[in-house]
Amino acid sequence: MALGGTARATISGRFGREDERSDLVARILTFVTERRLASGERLPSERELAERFAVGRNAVREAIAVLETVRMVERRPNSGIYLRSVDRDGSLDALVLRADLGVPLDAAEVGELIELRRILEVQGTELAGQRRQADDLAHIDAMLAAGRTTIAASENFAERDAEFHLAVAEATRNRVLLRVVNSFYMLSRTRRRHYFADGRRAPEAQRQHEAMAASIRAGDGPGAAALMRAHLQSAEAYWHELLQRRPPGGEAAS
Amino acid sequence: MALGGTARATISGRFGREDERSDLVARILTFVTERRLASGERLPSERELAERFAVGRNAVREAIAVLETVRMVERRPNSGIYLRSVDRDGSLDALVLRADLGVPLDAAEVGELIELRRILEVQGTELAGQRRQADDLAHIDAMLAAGRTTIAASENFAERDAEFHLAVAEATRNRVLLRVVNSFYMLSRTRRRHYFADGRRAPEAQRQHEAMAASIRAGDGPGAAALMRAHLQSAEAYWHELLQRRPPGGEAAS
DNA sequence: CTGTCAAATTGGCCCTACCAATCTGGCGGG
DNA sequence: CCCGCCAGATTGGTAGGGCCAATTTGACAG
Repeated sequence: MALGGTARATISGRFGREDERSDLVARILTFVTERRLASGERLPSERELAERFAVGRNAVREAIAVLETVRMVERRPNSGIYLRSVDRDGSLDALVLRADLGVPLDAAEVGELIELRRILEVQGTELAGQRRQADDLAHIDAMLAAGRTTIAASENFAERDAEFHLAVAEATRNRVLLRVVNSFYMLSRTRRRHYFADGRRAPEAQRQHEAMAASIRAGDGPGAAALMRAHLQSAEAYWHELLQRRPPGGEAAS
Repeated sequence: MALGGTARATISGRFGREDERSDLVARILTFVTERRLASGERLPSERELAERFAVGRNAVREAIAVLETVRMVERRPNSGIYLRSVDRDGSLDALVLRADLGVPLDAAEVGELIELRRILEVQGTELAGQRRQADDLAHIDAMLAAGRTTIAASENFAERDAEFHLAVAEATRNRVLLRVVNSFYMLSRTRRRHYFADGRRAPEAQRQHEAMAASIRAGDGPGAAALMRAHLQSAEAYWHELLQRRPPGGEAAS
């Protein structure tokens, strides 16, 4: 659990002073939200930020560089650092970054992520059924086998679940789609672990995975897609109930 | 053409030595590809990279930080900088970064991007038809008006096209989807400009945009989605012909 | 052959210094 | 009183030196 580098003990991040990692990014993000800075507004200068957070200017510059590559801020030479419009400009990685830093997505974002995931994975599974090659099938089978092992050992199924879905996404032979789906699973890692904390969910998911794999192997794209849709709906129902809200937009899912 | 910072004359990037911007990222990327470094392999140390590219170590650290946030490399303290598996780990922003640096997507990636775009935008347009609010419609209308103005002035329609599609994506009320679609348009900005260099394409696109907007306004999600599908197919046909290849996987699009 | 310890290497970080461009404010001319 | 110009302060961009902790390496001693 220590090699991923993502599992951080500092969940609430209140007493964090023993490690002082590169949470500078997180601290700057917190600063922005606390100050209620809006799009277009200017952040303190690098020198000010360095002083405020008691770090060197280099560290600040690295943190800003990170925030810049996820399009949350914009550096204007000889002027300052400006906040970009959050939803319009922000990249998917901005969410991944936040999640990695321990800031969970809010309920609305989770709902939107689930909806997007359904769109991409259902369509992706259909493509996988049409295009899967021998090595894709072997990879999927390996992931299924790993799932069985994990269930037998009563370990958390979350990673196995993600790996299976990624294997399917890989079988689409669409690497751009794979990148997006991969980000989804980075975004929902923690939530997924909670979901599978209930040991009864893993066997059910595994059964559905096996059925999907069979359809994909048979080259039945639409069939596999239908199974994926049903598979995702069970998870979606759980989340919508837990979040006590409806899917984005207000009306019920089909 | 100079304010976006994305248009770089260094297309083939052979003789680039006159500006020396923050292309350090690009130079490191070039170095990696030239050396044929594979996943898991170690890059030279920061000090070596600094010396090799005749820059300070700070600059190298910032460039590596950028590459790390798009998940292309991994920094292991007291050990080195390692290349991550390109397709599995890489984020969509890694592609955006490359595009911004002037390295165009290869033909296969363009095809995959088009396919993904079709999936997301067709489904997204259906959602937009169901959920659009008054301000969404106003925004869409504003983009349509801007399109007419651009056409009347015989300017390049590329940005107008992107803005309309983004306005539709915004009407889905799914901000996560919006982020992904936004990345798509950042990825294809240059290609889009080339596409609309032929002045005959803009009026056709505008007509289709207007029809789509009407369906969205009427709340006809499926109808709008069908129009979007047809709209995208005309562009797709162009690209597939230009790239002289088939969509990902080998078989024809439906 | 094995265990141990010191030196080299590496990323993480701080600090100072300089540059070019921009912004600001005040002074002087009209 | 207003306008224009110019010097100083500010800001991001960058080089370069230095220290630390952890790891790796390799030589030396047992």
